[in-house]
Amino acid sequence: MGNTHQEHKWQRRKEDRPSEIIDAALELFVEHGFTATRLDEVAARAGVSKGTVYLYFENKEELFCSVVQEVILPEIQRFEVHVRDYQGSYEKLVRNMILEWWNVMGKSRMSGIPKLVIAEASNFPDMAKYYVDNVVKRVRKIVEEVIRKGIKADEFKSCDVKSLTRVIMAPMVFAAIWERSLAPFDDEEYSIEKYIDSFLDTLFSGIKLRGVEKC
Amino acid sequence: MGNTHQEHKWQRRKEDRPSEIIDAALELFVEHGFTATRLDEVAARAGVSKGTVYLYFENKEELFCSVVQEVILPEIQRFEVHVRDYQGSYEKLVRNMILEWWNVMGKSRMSGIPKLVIAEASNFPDMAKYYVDNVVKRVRKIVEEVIRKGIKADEFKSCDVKSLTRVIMAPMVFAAIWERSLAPFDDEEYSIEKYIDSFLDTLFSGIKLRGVEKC
Amino acid sequence: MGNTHQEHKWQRRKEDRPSEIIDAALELFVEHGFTATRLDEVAARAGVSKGTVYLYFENKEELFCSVVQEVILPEIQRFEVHVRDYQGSYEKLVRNMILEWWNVMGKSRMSGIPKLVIAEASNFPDMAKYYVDNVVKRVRKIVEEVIRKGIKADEFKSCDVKSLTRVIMAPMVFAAIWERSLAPFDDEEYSIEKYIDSFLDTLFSGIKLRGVEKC
Amino acid sequence: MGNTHQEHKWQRRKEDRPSEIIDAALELFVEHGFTATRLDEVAARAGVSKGTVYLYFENKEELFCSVVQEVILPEIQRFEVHVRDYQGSYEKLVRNMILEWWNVMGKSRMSGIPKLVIAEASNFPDMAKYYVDNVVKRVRKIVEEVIRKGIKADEFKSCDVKSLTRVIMAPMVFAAIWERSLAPFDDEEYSIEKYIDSFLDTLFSGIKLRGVEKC
DNA sequence: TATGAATGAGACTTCATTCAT
DNA sequence: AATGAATGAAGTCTCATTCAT
Repeated sequence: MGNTHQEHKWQRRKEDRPSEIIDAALELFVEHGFTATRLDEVAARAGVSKGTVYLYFENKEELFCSVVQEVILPEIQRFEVHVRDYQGSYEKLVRNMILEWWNVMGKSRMSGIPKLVIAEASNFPDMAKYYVDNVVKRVRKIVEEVIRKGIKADEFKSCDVKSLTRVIMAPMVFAAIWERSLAPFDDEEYSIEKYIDSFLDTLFSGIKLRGVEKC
Repeated sequence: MGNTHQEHKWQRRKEDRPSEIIDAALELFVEHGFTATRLDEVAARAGVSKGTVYLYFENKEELFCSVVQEVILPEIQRFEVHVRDYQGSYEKLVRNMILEWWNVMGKSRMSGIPKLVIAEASNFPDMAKYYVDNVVKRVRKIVEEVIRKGIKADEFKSCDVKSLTRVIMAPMVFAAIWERSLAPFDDEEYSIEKYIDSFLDTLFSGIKLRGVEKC
Repeated sequence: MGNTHQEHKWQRRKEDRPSEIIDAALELFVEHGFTATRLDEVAARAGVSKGTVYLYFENKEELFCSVVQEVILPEIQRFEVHVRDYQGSYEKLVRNMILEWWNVMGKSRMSGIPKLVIAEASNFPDMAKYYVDNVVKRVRKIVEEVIRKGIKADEFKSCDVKSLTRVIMAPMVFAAIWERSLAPFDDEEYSIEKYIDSFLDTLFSGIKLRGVEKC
Repeated sequence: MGNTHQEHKWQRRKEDRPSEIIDAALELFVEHGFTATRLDEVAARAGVSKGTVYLYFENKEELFCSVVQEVILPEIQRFEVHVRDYQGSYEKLVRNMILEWWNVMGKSRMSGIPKLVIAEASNFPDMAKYYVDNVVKRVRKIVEEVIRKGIKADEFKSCDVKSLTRVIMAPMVFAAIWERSLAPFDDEEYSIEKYIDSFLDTLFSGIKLRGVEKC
């Protein structure tokens, strides 16, 4: 039954699915993980009965995959559109892209997805593959292109673009994960805006003093 | 399978049991998460029976917390010792610190802990708090101190040290998480060494060309 | 067995479940004791599945306490009503009270409760206290009052009422316990009716011959 | 396997069994019941290791039966001897017999046995049968004989001796059971001596005033 | 004789899933 | 379309029993 069935699942679009159930499941999956989330809770939070969930989703696993899929796609598209339409210098483009990234990922309901996907990847390989292919790689492609163009325009140094892409993405994705996991247990003062500023400053200019560098 | 194995069982030393069980649990918790890991599996992988686990750990949750604590402490100490003893310029110190970090965290059995802790934080608040206080904050302290000294020595720019600390840590922690979650589903060529190189180059010098910057 | 039974299951009324389960549990707890009774058995005898028991009772202990409470209260009330309404001489009242006691307690489903409560008292202190306060003391109160009135009316000798109350109650309670425990293993001929007659005769007139008494 | 094996068990005498284990088991079986008592506890209270219990008793059930058997027999014999040797009027004989009963049963370590046997009778039919045959019937026989002789000597009324025997035994056995079960949960003032006095007075003379009786 | 680490069957309990209503 | 009572497989945990030492 394996792959064929799985692939079908991912190609299907379920437009008419009650978003209340998806939203409820998203929150609970992110908070407690897939296995530890009971369908009772999902149903209760969505304001429906347990049986109703099964009218729209074949089973818990399919609900899980639907959550990931349905939540991600619109946000990814919004992000792609934003970056594609942006005009300006490449530094400004990168800065804007990263800030927008935070606005799209970090502040939308999608912000919990990375933690969720990472936690359950080995239990749901199909979903993990889907996420890598349809989210990670798509974002990478955007970032890579911007870097390449910046290099071509002599704005950025020549470098290993693929590695740099990951280096640029890591702090942002990690911030989203952190907010949804350990941040509540960290009493140190902290502002995500200052974090992003620090990140951008470092990204463009590094931490070394000029004078020192020249030596 | 039967007897040979049976005979060995009685020869095992009592003192070895807990760490054998912890090792088995660590791997499985990291791979499948806490809830999705069955004690049967843990026992089987440790080469003991289900009941034996309960001779050494009160219940699954206590086993989980023991895993986190026992695995972390020695690695954290190794890391602290290494950084404290290191001599050289601050750039070299930071470079060395980060490379050692990967050797200690990324290559030891601890490498799965961040993913595990992040995934289960809200289900185990005590453990989460413990981790933040005894791992995250301890590492932060080391990094912060090095940055402060580098600034004082006019090697690094003046900046918001606390934010920069997080910016420096994020790519490394994220790499550990990535390796243990989505990396197996990503077919793009990738080397952690090149990633760290990119990260370090960017960290110290940024991505902009000098000339551009001056304009 | 399969389908026919299956079909019936869905037609059962929700309201019937708890009392069906209580009845099944009562019998098994009385017969085997609390710990030795498996919930599987209870469920099977009630004609439901194991999981259904947990829809109505939080756990085995709560089921146990429910059994004791639910079975006792109606019977105690029936008994109180009967005694309260009875008219006649005090000897007749006592005789009637004791006979009715047997009819209510000894022949109802409550008859096993004393054995059960006694066997599990130290494992369930709350339940034991509840039973003493709501059953033992209530019955004592009724008996004491009848004795006091009988003494006041010069029908009964003056005596230590509280002790006598216990002396009167003991043979009846013991009979209930005996029936539910060792009676099946006793091959001696025996009739509870003759036992009660002997008890009542002894209670009112003692076993001594008049002549002897006068000396 | 059934009966033959069982019967052997009861005929064997295990004189050399550590009485510490028997004593510990007796207390715990009486307090918690057979199933709810763990062999760990028994061993701990006896001051030996779990394995040692199995040097002297084949399994938990045999320990249980040994406890009943070994504790009862000496006490029963002491009781029989006492009654057989007693001289005096039959009223005095009965009075003395009952008081001695309390001293032997109620104050010795045997006092918990009736509760225990009653609670576990249906789980251990062999033991129940043994108890009925070797304890209950033996005591009955003594009591019956005394009553018969008292009737023959015109001291007691003619009556149904077997029923009366049970009526006489019930309050004493019940007292032993009560002490070991619900007494700790009953805050009413109470003295077993006054209870026995009331019982004996009632037994010989009844509760009715003479004058009333004559009408 | 005595120990106690180890076992594994079996108990309680949970929860994804079904289906009559 | 929606419900929620019912199911039963599967998990955690206990404890009587075994056996190398």
